[in-house]
Amino acid sequence: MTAIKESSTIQENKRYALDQCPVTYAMEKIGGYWKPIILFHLSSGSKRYSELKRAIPAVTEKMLIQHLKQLEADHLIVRKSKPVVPPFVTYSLSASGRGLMEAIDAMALWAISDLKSKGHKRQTKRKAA
Amino acid sequence: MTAIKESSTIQENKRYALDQCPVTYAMEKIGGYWKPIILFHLSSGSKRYSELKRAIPAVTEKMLIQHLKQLEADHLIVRKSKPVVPPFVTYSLSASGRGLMEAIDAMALWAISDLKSKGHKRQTKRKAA
DNA sequence: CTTTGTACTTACTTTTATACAAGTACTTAC
DNA sequence: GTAAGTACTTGTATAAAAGTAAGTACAAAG
Repeated sequence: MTAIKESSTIQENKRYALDQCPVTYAMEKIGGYWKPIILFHLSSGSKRYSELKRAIPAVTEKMLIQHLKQLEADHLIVRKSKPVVPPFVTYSLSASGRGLMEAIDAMALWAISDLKSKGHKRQTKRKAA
Repeated sequence: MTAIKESSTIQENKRYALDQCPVTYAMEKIGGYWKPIILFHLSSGSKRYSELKRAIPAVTEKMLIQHLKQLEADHLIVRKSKPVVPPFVTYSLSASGRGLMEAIDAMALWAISDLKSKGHKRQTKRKAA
């Protein structure tokens, strides 16, 4: 699952940042291109692995699984598998994951208003056109 | 400022994620080990470059400047310089940056409660010890 | 008896992010 | 005249993150 080197300065600095700043802690858990998107898809209910794969066609299986495993290890999502063939595995948000969604929503709201205000600025510029 | 390759799959995916997900947009702006910490230090008022450097001793000058420049380019902070020698440069949060701080605070709150609930679980485990 | 589908895993390459180290221009203090 | 302080810049190395491609086990469908 992408090996990391325990003894690098970058890891030390991560620990430093983690101590200084809970935001870094939160971003560790939702950092990665696909994690917010996965979380979004799960926010509307539990999904099978193959459903997620089809819902996000641009992601490779490796990345999808890797992020799902990380989210599970961080207790943001819950994996349930039925011991049948073919396998039947579903993923859903945990209580902690639902809690994070509120913070994520706040970020989304900021992003939308930021994009909007940029748009206005562009419009203001060409008022005489 | 760390060259990126316009034509890579990873850049295409970033664009895809940006379209799908405003959260990715927000995380682009606060991603990077030091950005949340810089923002935190500026949240208590404007600071000189050298003050920031002293406040965050673990960061290298290259990273500090790079992040400051990116934050400035994203209009989250404002740079003001007096044309004197030695130079006198201060950084402060912009209106947009202050708006983001609310979302960042929500993440911090989640992180703190997440850490707390982990602590409780660990305590519950050793109730008979 | 080959193909399809499920949910993964593994090995390898490319791209991006960060760290390390040194240099710049200018001036005041010593 | 050299050392220190300001706010940077540049080059290179290393680590981490993401992508590419292929393989696994099992069963049902054709």
